[in-house]
Amino acid sequence: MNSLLNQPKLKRNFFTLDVLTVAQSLLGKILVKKSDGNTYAGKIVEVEAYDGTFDEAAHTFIGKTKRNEIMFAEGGFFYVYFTYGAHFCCNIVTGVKDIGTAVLLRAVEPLIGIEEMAINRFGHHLLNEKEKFNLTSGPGKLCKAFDINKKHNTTDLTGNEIFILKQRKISADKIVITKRIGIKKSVELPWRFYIKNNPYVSRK
DNA sequence: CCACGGATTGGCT
DNA sequence: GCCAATCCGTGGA
Repeated sequence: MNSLLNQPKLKRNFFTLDVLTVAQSLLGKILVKKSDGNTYAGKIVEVEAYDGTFDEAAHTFIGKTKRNEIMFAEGGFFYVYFTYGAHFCCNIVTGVKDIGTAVLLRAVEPLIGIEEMAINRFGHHLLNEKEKFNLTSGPGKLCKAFDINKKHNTTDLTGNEIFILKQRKISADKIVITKRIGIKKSVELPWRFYIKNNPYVSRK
């Protein structure tokens, strides 16, 4: 069924490039999580870049703290945080060591483990096509669907639990660039990227 | 110790 | 379109 999954994992050198390059390169790649006998996989369709060196919206703009520490590691680690008293969001740390940059995963297109994602999100099996589009079309939603939580913070993405599969590069004319969503600082930076016309993007 | 606000979501008007 | 829910990280007293 899945030639998409028959691809090598991205290695360290993919993630250690600068955050804007990695953000756009991640579009179209496959996020995979294996745990407790379940396998989840989805195509990354929407991301945002955060760069604490001058971006006031980045969690690392205030410097290193216990919460954001992993963002200062070299690229290829998972940064998971909890927000609004209810939701987890997951990021992929980028760049060289001691630079606080990361890419927020905002939406994926579900590929593998869809029924389990529905259980995680809604507590029941998929009822209709509409629910499928609501499974992973947002940063909090995709973490719920993939059962990603605080214990996955600092996970090494070159390991075997959570990783990303290489895929063909998405051409520039298929990438839409906009301002980021849901932030109050540095709102003008055009650092949100999504795949044009993909129905799993959180919003236009 | 206490106060404040958030890289969101879903339900109600 | 508007807004409450809900709790943890952060910083100031």
